[in-house]
Amino acid sequence: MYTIGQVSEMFHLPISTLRYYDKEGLFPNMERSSGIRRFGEREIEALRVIECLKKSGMEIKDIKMFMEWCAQGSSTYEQRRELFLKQKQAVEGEIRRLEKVLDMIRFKCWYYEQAIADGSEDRLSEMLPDHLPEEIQAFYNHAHES
Amino acid sequence: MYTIGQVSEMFHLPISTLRYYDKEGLFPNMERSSGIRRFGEREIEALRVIECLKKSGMEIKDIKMFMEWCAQGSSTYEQRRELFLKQKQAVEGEIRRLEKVLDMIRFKCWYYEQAIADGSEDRLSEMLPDHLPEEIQAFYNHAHES
DNA sequence: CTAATACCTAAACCTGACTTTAGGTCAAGA
DNA sequence: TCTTGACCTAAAGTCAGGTTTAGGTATTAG
Repeated sequence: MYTIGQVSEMFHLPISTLRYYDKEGLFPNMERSSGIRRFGEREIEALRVIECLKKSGMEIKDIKMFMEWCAQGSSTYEQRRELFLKQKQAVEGEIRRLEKVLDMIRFKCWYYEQAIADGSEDRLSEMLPDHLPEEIQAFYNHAHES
Repeated sequence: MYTIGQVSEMFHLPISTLRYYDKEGLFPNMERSSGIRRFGEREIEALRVIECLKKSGMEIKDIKMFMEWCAQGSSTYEQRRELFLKQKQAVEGEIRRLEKVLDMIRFKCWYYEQAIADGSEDRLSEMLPDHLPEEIQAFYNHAHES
């Protein structure tokens, strides 16, 4: 069993953040002894899951829902699996979105390299899509899609 | 030249957002006729770049910097290229981070599939890392890294 | 005895990116 | 004329996810 200060050091999280998580219900029925929070294995494992779900972009209120399911035992395995499946879709979608963004950014990098080499954007601004170097066209198309 | 209402429809952005972007300096020296904003090609192209940079996670104040460089002409090509190079690194790093998160989530999906099949977590909680199915070990390791 | 620590709460504050509100201008149509 | 619609501003409000502050308790070291 750990105090809030020990957990704060273990996870490199400010004490205020741990109290905030507790207030938001991320540690359902955490023990206290004379008012002082006692973090057990359950809470430590909860924090590991919180870290993961936060990094994946999940909101506190949804993480709270998950923690409540955990507290309810084996009857909620199905919901918990679905939550992770949904989050898997979300993260995969986010990665695909960022790959597209990356194409746009690569186009811009190429664009400014040309502008620097030319000393101006004149040649670039007259350039039609089908005159762009082949490996740049994909970036260009992405860069000008909705 | 477009009015704010037209641009709002073209980009599916609320008028209030366009005014907010303007207030934040994202359209340096945009024209006005008797107080009314007039969006020209410069501002339309700016909005395309704003969309891209926002999607890549850049903050308004950094986008503003970029727009000011644009207004300053060819002397800032180098800075602009560096900004995009930096943003490329940032997005690539974010994608790598999310790939790791994905491993953790895949582990959790697998975990709950087992728990559902078993009807409890008992077997899982006794399972040592080296007894996990091979294709799960990578997830497990990621799931339990810092 | 008292001062330093480590803990506690409630409530106010902060940041970024908007959105809403309240009040005002101006031109066109009924 | 009057009112509707599109525009304008400044300022306040919203939301998430914390952080800071103000004031209090309980234990330990000098």
